[in-house]
Amino acid sequence: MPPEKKPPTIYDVARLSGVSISTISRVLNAPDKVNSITHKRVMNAIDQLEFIPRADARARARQNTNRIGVLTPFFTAPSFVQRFRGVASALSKANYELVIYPIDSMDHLQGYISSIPLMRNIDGLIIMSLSLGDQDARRLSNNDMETVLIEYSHPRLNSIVIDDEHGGQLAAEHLIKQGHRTFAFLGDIEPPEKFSIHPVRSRLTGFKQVLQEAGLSLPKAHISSCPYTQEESRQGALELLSLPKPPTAIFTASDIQALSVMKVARQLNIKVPDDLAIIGFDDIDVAEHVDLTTICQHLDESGRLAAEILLARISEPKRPLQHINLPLKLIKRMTT
Amino acid sequence: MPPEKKPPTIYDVARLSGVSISTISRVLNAPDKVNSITHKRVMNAIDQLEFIPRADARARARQNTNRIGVLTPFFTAPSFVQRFRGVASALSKANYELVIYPIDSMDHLQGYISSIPLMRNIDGLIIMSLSLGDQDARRLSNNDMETVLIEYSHPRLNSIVIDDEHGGQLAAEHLIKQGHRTFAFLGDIEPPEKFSIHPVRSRLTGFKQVLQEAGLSLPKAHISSCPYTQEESRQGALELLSLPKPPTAIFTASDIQALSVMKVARQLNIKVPDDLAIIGFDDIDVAEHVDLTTICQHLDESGRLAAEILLARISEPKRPLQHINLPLKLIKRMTT
DNA sequence: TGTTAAACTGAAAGTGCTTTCAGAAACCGC
DNA sequence: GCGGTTTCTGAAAGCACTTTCAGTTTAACA
Repeated sequence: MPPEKKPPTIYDVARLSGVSISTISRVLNAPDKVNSITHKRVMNAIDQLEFIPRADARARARQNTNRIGVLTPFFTAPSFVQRFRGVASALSKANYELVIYPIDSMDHLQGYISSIPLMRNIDGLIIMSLSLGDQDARRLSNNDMETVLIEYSHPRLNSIVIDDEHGGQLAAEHLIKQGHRTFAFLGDIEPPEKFSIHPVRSRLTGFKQVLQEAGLSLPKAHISSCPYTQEESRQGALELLSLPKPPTAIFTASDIQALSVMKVARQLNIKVPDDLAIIGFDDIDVAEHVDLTTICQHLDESGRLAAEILLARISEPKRPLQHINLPLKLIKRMTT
Repeated sequence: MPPEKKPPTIYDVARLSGVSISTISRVLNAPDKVNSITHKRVMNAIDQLEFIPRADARARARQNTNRIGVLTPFFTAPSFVQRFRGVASALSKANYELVIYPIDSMDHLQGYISSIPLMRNIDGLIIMSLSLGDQDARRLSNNDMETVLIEYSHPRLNSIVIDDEHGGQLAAEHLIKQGHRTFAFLGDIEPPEKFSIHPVRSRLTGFKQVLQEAGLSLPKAHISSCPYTQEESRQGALELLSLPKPPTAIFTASDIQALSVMKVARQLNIKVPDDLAIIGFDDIDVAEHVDLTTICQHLDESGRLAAEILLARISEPKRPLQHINLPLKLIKRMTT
């Protein structure tokens, strides 16, 4: 039978070291305010008892949690994961914990938005790729819940965005320069859920615009709007590539969907990039693995930045809001 | 200027509805124990004030947090992400929050293991792919920190493992059946970090064993031990494929590394599967995208199971420990 | 050696809930 | 209309720290 004794409290330490509990607390939180010999005595007692303050008691007393939350849809999709990597790396340096709230419905989101700022379960919030009503934004900022939005913006909250239209332009310019004349677009133009944002449309807009300016066209039949899922993306790709006069270049709204196009091309024995150029969007890790040309949106960086801004505002709430526009960059690999 | 008033407490609700705070608490936590008319009055007050109990106060009083933690290395690697997906799906059903502790060093791990059970910051812990000393396991169980290990096991804690050797056997059997006679293995045989586990060796063992039993050999030069990184995996693949008499089949210890092999094959203009068969391990999402034959280890399922076992034990601590061995399955696609 | 400032410490209030316990009120069958 | 249940409610005791405030000790200096 294991000892099964209660873990020690600050009172036990106080008793053992012969000082008051306030002093124990000070040793832990403001060591320079306590006499070095007292300090040593207390530390000995702490070590001896293996005392560690209980997180909840601490949180209650200091009114903070050392924890930040991330609200996100599709949190296991590669592009989101890479943002998490950035977030985590910034947080671990600062000794903050990371809690994830996966969102899979509008209600879900509403519930979190209305309860999180009042529960005060976390010190700050990062909201990824979700649109936020004015009401909700106000609620967050009125309740002093520090927030950073990614891929969406609101004047009352910090935000990090990219210029999706410009991304589409970059893709078009590149393909034109490569000599292509017939193009197609594949992406999830209808937003997957009402609560999610829809940057895809903007990417298409930029793409079309540059084509038009070059006197080239993108016929309706060459725009395939299909959901993010593998099955449907492949279906869309198949349709495009089975057209009587198929496009020689396809721009997809995400790298993952580009993978589907590549797969279909392989099955149809279409040579990439000789017979078909493919360009994706995101630059997720696997893009390099499969040598996919893509528009890089610095996913890691966006997560890291979001966390850093958040931490800065938490420790210094007067600091002005930040609205950052992250640059995009075309990365040429082997599919164009 | 926003109102900037303090969020309401249970006392405000009590005052407004003319009952004591105990009753408010009961309305929230044991509604059936309170008169339906009182209940209604209280609910009105709650709605009117938009009252939401503070999570930390609640946590302190009830001694639980409704939060579980996951300790994991490489948390953005696809195989880990997929386990998270399983974990998250089980947790969200039960209204538990998910906090992630990325581990990137031995000290890191030690720090968490010794503080987590005493801080009582979470109600339960999932530890992925990390080896745990006897000391640490005892510490967790003695302090009543419910824990589930994944990819590692210890008699005092719940665990979910797979039979890595069997995975290697499956791969070998399949390749032999396909008519191959010269094989290679590529994987991170030297564990990447001391704190991490090393299932790769077992996969190789099983692989070799079946080859031997079939009278086939796996020469030293055909075993490439290279770290998980893209660069080094490619290097390893390049060496294998540049041998005077290169293998016609490669088994890699992970899907990600299989991708690297595929990339090198593409660059060398080696036809897959005609000139070279490739088989991976894990069955991550992209495996299907790139049509990779692989050993499926049901990653989502392992995460889901871990979370379910954890929740079950938390709500019913007497329940016996579980040690689960998840079956493996070969999934044939286009690379063999 | 006395005065004053600086350094240190303990008592106590605060943090916002849950839960036990005991008493009051309502109900029930006879 | 009376004892005995049952149902409901409020008072009060946790939960385990942090932080303020005031008092005491020590140090510094003339």
